Amino acid sequence: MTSTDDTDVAKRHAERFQRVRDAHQTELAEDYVELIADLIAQTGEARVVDLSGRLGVTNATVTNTIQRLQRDGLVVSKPYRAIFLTEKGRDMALAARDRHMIVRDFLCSLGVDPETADADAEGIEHHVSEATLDAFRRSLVAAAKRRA
Amino acid sequence: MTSTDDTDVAKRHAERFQRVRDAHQTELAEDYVELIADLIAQTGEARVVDLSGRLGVTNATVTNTIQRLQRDGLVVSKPYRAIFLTEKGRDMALAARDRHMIVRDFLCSLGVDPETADADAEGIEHHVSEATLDAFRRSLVAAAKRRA
DNA sequence: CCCGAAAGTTAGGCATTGCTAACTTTGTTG
DNA sequence: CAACAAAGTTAGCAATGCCTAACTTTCGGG
Repeated sequence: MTSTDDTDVAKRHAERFQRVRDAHQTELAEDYVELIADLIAQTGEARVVDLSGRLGVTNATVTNTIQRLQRDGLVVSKPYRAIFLTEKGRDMALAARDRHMIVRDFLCSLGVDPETADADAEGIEHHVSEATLDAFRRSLVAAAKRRA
Repeated sequence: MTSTDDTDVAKRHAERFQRVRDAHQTELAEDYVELIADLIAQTGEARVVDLSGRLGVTNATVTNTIQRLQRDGLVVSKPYRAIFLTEKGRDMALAARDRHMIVRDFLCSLGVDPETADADAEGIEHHVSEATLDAFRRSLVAAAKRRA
C-alpha cells in the first residue's frame, strides 16, 4: 500500500506542476492581448512602442512576440502598422481582464492597498482555477451585501 | 499633464511586469528546494528520481536544473549521489513552504476544496507580496477566532 | 562476486523570451 | 519636399527549461 500511495502522491504533484508550466505558456500571450485590448480601448490603437513601454521590454522583443502571437492566431498586424486582436485574441483578452479584475477587487476587499493589489493580481491571475475564482466572487458578493 | 500621466502609467505597468518576470526566475528554484526539503524530511534524502517523479519531468531535466541550483549556491550534490540543501537553500525552502501553506489554508478557508487549493497555491505562492500574505494571515486569524 | 536493472549523466536539439546593434520605414516639420 | 527623429524590423546572441538517446555508475540478488 505504501508504495502505491507514494506513486499516487508523486503523480498528483506532477500534474500540479504540469498545470503551472502550462499556465506559464499562456501567461505572456494573455498579458499581451489584455494590454492590446486596453490600448485599443483607451487610444484607439496599439503600437509596438506602447506595448514595449508598458511591458518594460525593448521594441525588438515586442515585435518578436507579436509575430508569435500572430502565428498563434491571436493578433493581426501588417509591418510598421498597428496591432489588432482577432476574435480569439479578443476572447482571451476579455477572460484575462475579467480574472484580473476579480483578483484585484478581491485583494482590495481584504484590505490590500489598490496599487499592490493590482500588481499582485498581475502575477496571480494566471494561476487561479475556476473554483478559486468562484470563491473570490462569492466573497466579493458577501462583502457587498454586508455594506448594503 | 496628460503626457506625463501616460508616462507614469506606463512606468508603473512596466515595473509590475518586471516583478512578474523576476518572480518567474526564482519560481523554479523555489519549487525545487521546497520539494527537496520535503523529501529529506519524509525519506531522509532527495534523489533525482524522486524529484523527476514529483515534478513530472525527466531525470535529465532534473540533473540539469540541479547543476544550475548548485551553481547558484542553493544545493550541493556529488555525481550519482543524493541532493542536499545549503543554508541559503534551506532558508528559501522554509520561506516557500510558509507561503505555500498560508495560501493553501487561506483558499481552504474560503471554501475551495483542499486538493484544488493546494494546486492553485503552487502557482500563486510565487506571486503574493508581503502585504497580500499579511492580509491572508489576518483573514485566517479572524476565521479561527470566529470558530472559537 | 558479478551482472543486470535502476539511477544518473552527458550530448545534442528545440522553443521561448529576453537583449543589442544595425538597418528600414514612416511621418512630421522646417 | 527633404531631412531628421521616432517607430519598427531584422539578425545574431544567450539563458532557461524542456526533451530524447546514448552512455556510465551504483547496488542488490543470485
